[in-house]
Amino acid sequence: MAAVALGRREQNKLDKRARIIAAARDLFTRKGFEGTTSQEIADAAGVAGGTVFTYARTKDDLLILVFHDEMLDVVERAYVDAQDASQLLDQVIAFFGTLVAYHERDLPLARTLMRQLGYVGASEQRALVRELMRGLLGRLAFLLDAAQAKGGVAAATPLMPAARSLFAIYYFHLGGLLSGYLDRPRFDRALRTDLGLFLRGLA
Amino acid sequence: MAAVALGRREQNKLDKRARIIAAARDLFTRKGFEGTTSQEIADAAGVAGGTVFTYARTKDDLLILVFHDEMLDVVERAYVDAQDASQLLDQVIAFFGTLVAYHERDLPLARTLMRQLGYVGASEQRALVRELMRGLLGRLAFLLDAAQAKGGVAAATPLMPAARSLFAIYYFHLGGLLSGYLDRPRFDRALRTDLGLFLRGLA
DNA sequence: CAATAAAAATGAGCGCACTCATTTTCTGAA
DNA sequence: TTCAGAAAATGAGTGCGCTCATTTTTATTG
Repeated sequence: MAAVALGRREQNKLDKRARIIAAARDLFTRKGFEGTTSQEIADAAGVAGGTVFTYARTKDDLLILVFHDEMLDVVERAYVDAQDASQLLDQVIAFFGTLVAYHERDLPLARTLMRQLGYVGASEQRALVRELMRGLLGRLAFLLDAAQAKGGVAAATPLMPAARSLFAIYYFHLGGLLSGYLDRPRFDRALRTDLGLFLRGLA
Repeated sequence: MAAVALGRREQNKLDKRARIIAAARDLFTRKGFEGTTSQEIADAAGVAGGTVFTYARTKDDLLILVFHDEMLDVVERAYVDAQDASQLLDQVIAFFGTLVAYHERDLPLARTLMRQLGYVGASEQRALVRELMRGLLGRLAFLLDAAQAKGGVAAATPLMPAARSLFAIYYFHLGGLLSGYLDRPRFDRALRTDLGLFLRGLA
């Protein structure tokens, strides 16, 4: 197997990387992003202060490393949840509802995370975000495809643009929710209104 | 007039505030946001270092103060530009094109600004962003209203949700452009595709 | 098993955003 | 005019993200 093929050097790097990410996840969720210092992460991971920055160029990058895998899972779960509904609109709302529920476990952290996701610097992190977006838009496109087969969506509708627009509408309102412009009931109402308007146009 | 009614204290505050904002604008555009230190702004404005932070709670807040007025103007200009086109889709694309042109004068700064606008902390700044959004969505709603009168948009279409969704689609792609996921031609194509899809649904 | 080179880790140090105890400026009452 | 109290400005200080010259660890070669 691949692990055996790794030398001590590679193995140590993987271990250290995993320890740093685990320590960061733990501290971020317990003390918040701003409330956690890079030194604390280093201490918890058992490395020197500078070492953290050989695995993540900035503290912000660390945030993405930490939540990337977790969010991939959430997207998958959202897709499964969505299929409980029968109408496309309800499916899409269930899909985004799962994402929001995830964010609501820790709103300040979600705020920091979304802010960071929207404007990534390092190209390594961009690849992670791209992967995440591809997965997310792909799931939405699946839902649209199924609805198209059942006649709820016009046959000529291009699926990726439609999926992108659905997400764009969600993303816009999510920003409002996380920034405090919208409370949850208003968010739900606005999201349903706007997604409904869009999907009616596709029928 | 109002100016006369102000005491020395109020007048000084206004002067200082204006000097700080002007100095910040100048330095941000010449040296970039990260390239400018709060001390440089203070020096250029002729105040002590700490004084800057009595007018803006953070350096990020300063960014919003600096560009708020400017962006209101750009939105107004975008609205005027939009009316040169005859089709609604072209109007909306011209509208957003003006905004993009503004951002393209300084992409790194635009990136920082958009990132900040999306997730504002202080409530004073939130009021500014709200004002900006209201102006922007209002203009889009005007365009939709005019198109509705000419029959290009279904009579039953709720205008604010439609305007919000148009902006959401633009905002999503703008993030891609500013973060380097999209170059300008791809951005233009994606925007036209997605806005077109949405507007066709309103017809 | 050296000897050498390359990679990785280290931690003291730096720059900058932001704070806060102190000082200065202003106002309105006596 | 004087003066007390409030508001605002000040700038030295603090903490933290991040850097980088140095040290330590690992791989390679003879």
